Amino acid sequence: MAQTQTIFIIDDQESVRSALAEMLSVFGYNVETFESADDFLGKLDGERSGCIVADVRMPGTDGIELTRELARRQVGLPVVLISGHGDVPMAVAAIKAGAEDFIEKPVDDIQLVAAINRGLSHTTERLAQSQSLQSLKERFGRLTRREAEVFDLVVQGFTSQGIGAQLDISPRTVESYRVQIMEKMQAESVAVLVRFAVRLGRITP
Amino acid sequence: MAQTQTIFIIDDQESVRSALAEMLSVFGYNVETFESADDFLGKLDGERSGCIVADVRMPGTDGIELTRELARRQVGLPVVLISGHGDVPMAVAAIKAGAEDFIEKPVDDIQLVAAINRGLSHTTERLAQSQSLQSLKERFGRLTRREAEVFDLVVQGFTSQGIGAQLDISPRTVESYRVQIMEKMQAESVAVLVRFAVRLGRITP
DNA sequence: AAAAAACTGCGTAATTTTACCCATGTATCG
DNA sequence: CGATACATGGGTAAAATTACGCAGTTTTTT
Repeated sequence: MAQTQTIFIIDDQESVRSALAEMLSVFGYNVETFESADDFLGKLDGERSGCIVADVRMPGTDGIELTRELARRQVGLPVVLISGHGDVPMAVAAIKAGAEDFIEKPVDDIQLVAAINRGLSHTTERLAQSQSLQSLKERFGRLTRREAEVFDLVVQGFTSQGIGAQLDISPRTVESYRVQIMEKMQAESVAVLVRFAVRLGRITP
Repeated sequence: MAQTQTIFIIDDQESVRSALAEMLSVFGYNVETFESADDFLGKLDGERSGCIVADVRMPGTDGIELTRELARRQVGLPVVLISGHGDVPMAVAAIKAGAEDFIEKPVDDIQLVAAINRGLSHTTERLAQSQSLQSLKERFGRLTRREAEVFDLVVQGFTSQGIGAQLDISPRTVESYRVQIMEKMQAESVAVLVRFAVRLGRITP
């Protein structure tokens, strides 16, 4: 259960990467470094757990954009942003984007470690959630167009008859789809299916 | 339905209050001023809607503490914080506390108005949402103990038989409760009931 | 204390959903 | 062209839900 936590250091400057990696290693963290956000995103496998420490200003995707992208992808990893020339509007944007903290250089080791630990304490749950969400999305993706249509109507509470009327097909056919849907989604009841739909954002709770 | 929106200006300096009030009045807002956060909190009646514009540094409760206090009390009013000597850590604390924005002096009118409007648009949604949630809670509150038990099991996907077995009562009886539950909750299908349950926080989506 | 309301429980019948089977036509892809 | 996936439709029987009615026991209200 206790998966290894890794600190992902993302900075375009080699000197900063190695300094941070050295420092965090001393504190006992398992560290990996990346020279750009895009490099990191490309190697993201969704299986890893830990905390990201990234510079705000970088060529390509910057730290704040990275944070937004991770949120958009519903990756549960917390992000601690570091800035050399940070100003208030940038800090506001960073936190609004969902960053765990925004730290100015020169970095205070204690402050950084504290931020990382705050992030790590939230990460495990979020990761588990995002993994199961990933699995859900895959299962939903296996539904055919028609099945997805029926799915949406089922979780809205329509009966097979009503769905058949709306799609102008036989209720029997709808029931065939329902069976397929329940199987593919691995839902043993409509109630579970509705919760899946909520998690998938296909209906608002 | 469309309630009057008010901008609540909170600043210990009279000159700032009047200047902001004057400026926002020109932009067509309905404005009220308070000379301290505690003054404002004392006069909060919970019926008002709008947006708070507060200075960060004030005698007594400061702007960030005010923001936290409002969050704690679950007041839906958005807060735009203004700071004369703002720094990055303060901005981080402000946004983490839930402030809509953190603006440095000298205040850019356009920026302030933009932040206020963002806040107001959130207020409206939150208000509508909290109202319908309120209604849901009331309806749920009308369920008897037994009905609430059955409710929880139904939205978890158990069948009447399964529920009867768990509660050690006849499946027929369970169905009686189901009818009552559907009526009281005003849900026309199990799917809708499950969504209600999610909104009520009785099940995790 | 009497009346009203609410909680709890069950039965029957009609409707709906599930669980198994199955077949046909179309489109797509190697 | 054959294999495969998709959309469509069906039958039957079991299981589940819904609708409607009824009754004893608590609790609340008047």
